[in-house]
Amino acid sequence: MWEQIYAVIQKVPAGYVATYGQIAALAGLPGYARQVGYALNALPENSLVPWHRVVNAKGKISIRSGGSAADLRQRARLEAEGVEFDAQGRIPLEHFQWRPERSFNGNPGQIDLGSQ
DNA sequence: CCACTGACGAGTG
DNA sequence: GCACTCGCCAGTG
Repeated sequence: MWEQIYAVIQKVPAGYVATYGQIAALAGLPGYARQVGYALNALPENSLVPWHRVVNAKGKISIRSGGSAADLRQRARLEAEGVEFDAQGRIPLEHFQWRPERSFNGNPGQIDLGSQ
């Protein structure tokens, strides 16, 4: 089951992020947002899954371990991939949320920075 | 088997 | 926009 979730997450291109609900829906598991989080929680740190590209609906890193190395690492990785955070520590989903329809060919296209 | 918990989300006040 | 509640399903004790 988680494999389906992991598969979707691995489809998220660098420089973009997806929400838990979005991942669940794309995995064919609508309403399983919590399970997605649960699945990521169970992921080993050395996993090949880009779990750092998954944030909650507010565009915020949801790790409850707040302040722990985990969320800092996630943010650092995202910034390294070109994702920006606002002063509130959130990601402007308007500009960085992954749009499968738009990247149907597996090519996400260019990130429209400068729009903000 | 029952109850509680959890990297969440949508709805309501 | 923020705080609170209910619903979600799987794991764990």
